[in-house]
Amino acid sequence: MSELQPVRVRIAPSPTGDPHVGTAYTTLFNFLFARQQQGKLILRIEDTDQKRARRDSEEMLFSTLKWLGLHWDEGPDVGGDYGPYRQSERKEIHQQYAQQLVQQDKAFYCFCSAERLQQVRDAQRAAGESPGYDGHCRHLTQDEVKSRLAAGESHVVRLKVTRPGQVTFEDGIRGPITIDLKQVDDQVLIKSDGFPTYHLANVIDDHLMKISHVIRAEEWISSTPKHVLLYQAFGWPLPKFYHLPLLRNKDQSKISKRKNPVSLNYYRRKGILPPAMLNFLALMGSSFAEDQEIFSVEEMTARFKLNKISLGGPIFDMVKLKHLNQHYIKAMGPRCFAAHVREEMYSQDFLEQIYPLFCERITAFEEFVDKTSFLYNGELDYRDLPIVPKKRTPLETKAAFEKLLEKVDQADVWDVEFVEQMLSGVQQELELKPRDFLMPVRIAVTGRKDSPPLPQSIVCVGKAMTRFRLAKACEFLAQLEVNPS
RNA sequence: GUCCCUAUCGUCUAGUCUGGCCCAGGACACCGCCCUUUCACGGCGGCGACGGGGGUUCAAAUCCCCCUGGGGACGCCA
Repeated sequence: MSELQPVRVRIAPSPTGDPHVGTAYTTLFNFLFARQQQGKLILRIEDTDQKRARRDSEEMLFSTLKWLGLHWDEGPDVGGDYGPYRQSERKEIHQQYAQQLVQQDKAFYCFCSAERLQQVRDAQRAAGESPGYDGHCRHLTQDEVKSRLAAGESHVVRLKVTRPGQVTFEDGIRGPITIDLKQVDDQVLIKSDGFPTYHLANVIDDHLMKISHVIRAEEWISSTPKHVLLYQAFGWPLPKFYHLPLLRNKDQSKISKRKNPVSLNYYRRKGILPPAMLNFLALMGSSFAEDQEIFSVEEMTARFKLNKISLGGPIFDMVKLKHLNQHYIKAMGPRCFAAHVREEMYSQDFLEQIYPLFCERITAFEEFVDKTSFLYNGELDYRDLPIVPKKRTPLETKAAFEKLLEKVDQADVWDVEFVEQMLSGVQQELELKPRDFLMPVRIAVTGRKDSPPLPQSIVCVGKAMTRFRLAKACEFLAQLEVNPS
């Protein structure tokens, strides 16, 4: 393609929770394209959801992407000419542009309550119609709007979509996509807390940051018309759109933590090497040669073809990942091998962290490896362990784990204090005796009856691995219920 | 329910645009054999796919249509 403008691509993660494998996937493709075109990769934090965005998630995202070797040219941490790169710090800009649309009668104030909107949608669904905003506040008089605003009524700003009509845009991988405006809602632009929605902020920021190619996940296709409408309303040129296929669970649904480990921290902890992870991700949806599948980032950069991505949703296959990882382990050589074990498994920090737990539990270092094995093992074997307490059923135990899993997912810190509260919280909520709750959890998370104190053990095992083991324990219990042994 | 995307071995894919070189190639997994006092690695071989139906054509995995399957979206989440 002939690019007169410099290539500028972006990744726009929202800092909620653990860094996601899908984020790495999208980042990799943006990264490869930017490098290949000698363009720039911008990292923009989309933290306009004040209820969910967390600063520590942002930190974790940075360090994880760096671990993978995915570097960006502009971002909140490295700066750049188009900042700020955190959307929450651009609120005034977004509001200003929203105002502009209101003045031009391309957007309007809406005073509808969330409850009313929910009722409307429910009714529409019940009637077999597609749910959407009913235009209730579209035609309020200027005077009415003014007085309700003056009265401090809670409100949002919505885009005034002029129907009938349709929007056609070009997807660089799929070709033209046409969507009827019947399917496009009068999208909220500014939320009642004054923050912009994704749709508004994303369009404004992409334009202001001179983004040339929007490379993002397929789930955005159906909202692209909203974005196109906004570009048109502002009179801005469209970037090129490329929608990447969605990574899938084994059952082909969109990859989710319910069915698959999705935290990059899990894979790091598991001992997946960055080049293996990148190589694996790169193979999902694209092929760089007919008879080769091992590629360095340099080779991938040279051979990458953005417009030739296969669109069947690829299933995230751990077995293949491990195969590639083994290749990289064999290729890393003794020096890297030793360095990796020392830095990732027996790091100074980690050993100091676990010292208090094990110094009183070993009498000579010959016991160290065995006693600490649960910190390094992945999936555990629960057979022959009393994971179900006496007088309790597998299903009850499973229910307790599921409750705990919910709390784990909501966790935004991971320290002893938090884990203690989490454990006692669930135990009390379920009205379980300590031994009927704590021992099963201990076995689920550590695979043994004699681990160091549970909260400390759980902290050391790590959030991602704890989540994985609890989920696996649930599977084990479900199977035990069906097929008691 | 409505709309959009999508469809080659169990999985990741090559081939599809520019029909014939494809009774479909590679990799993972699986199975067998070889190497090996075990395991692993490695080598060799095997199993295994164009979702179905119409059409266009001398010729279709490749182009068109319908059906079916899968997925996504329909939020003051991104």
